[in-house]
Amino acid sequence: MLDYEKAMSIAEQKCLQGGIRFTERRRQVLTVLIKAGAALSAYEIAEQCNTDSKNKMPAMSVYRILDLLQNQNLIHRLEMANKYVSCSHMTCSHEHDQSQFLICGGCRHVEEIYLSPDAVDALQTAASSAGFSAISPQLEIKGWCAECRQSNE
Amino acid sequence: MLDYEKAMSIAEQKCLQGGIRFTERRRQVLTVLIKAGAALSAYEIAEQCNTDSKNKMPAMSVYRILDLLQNQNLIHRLEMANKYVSCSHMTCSHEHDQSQFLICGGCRHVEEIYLSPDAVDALQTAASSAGFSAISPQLEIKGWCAECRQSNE
DNA sequence: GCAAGATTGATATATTATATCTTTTGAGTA
DNA sequence: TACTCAAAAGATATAATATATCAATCTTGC
Repeated sequence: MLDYEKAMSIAEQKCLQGGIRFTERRRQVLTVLIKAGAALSAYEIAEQCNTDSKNKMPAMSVYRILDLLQNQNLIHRLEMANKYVSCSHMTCSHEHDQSQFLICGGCRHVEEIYLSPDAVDALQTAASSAGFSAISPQLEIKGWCAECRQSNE
Repeated sequence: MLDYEKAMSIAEQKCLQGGIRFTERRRQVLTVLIKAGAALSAYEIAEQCNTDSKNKMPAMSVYRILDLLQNQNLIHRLEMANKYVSCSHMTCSHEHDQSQFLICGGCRHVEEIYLSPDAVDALQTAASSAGFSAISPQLEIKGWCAECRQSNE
């Protein structure tokens, strides 16, 4: 899991640089995502916020905040799962413009992985021969995690 | 686009082999998907059926039928786009257990592509080092189609 | 023709998401 | 300090996607 303190301080910096405030609400949403260490839906995040604090977090606010955190590259939206995860590389110093996610078809557990440049190249090549380009920096791949694979046998 | 007549006859055979009927309703849904030559949402399919015929097609029936057609490998569900497409390899004689889709982030146009075994291998390798295996036969990749790329410049 | 199962109809409801308008908050400034 | 403007949050309505369930109807094999 991410170092929580470090992640929050980096998030604060990024927001500052982006010219937006790192408010209590935004802090709450990001905290839930980091501490969960898993992909959550917007409504699950709202629910968790409401468990943690007495100040009611409406789901609509969560959507707004998720949008914003995504723009700061602090979180990722998984379109395949309709869920959101904190960026596992948030605290790295190097740049990441490629993100790849493995999503377990059983438990919906998500792992953020690193794909070799060769593999990325192969994808780009296949895409361009179909007239596509500028493949999204985000790749979502369905699979089975070790646990679900085992319990399915 | 798929050869409609050929596709329908193959669909009929597949259903027969699968021990299920290729009813008028199922025929309607598959027809819409094949003739559209694009990815449609369940509700869009229902709407199209209702335009084509006076016998009202409820969206709930569409969902049921889509499930079934998917089980016969006649169509694919695109989780990333929440849409459905007819399998572009339906009329091929060889086996396809891998499907890869390019989804345009602009117009949501979908292309079904072929990924080299090397690329698939690279993905499998990256996945297994994360404890994942049995990657889904279906890969969805976001990108930009030639048209949208152009109009965005 | 009848029974059993497959198929469809109908309805309720869950889940995810966007749009819009109002109210509150906060930072900069007169 | 009080004022102003814009950012942020609240509130509400509604759209889009999807699942669950039970009843009615249609086929097929007997």
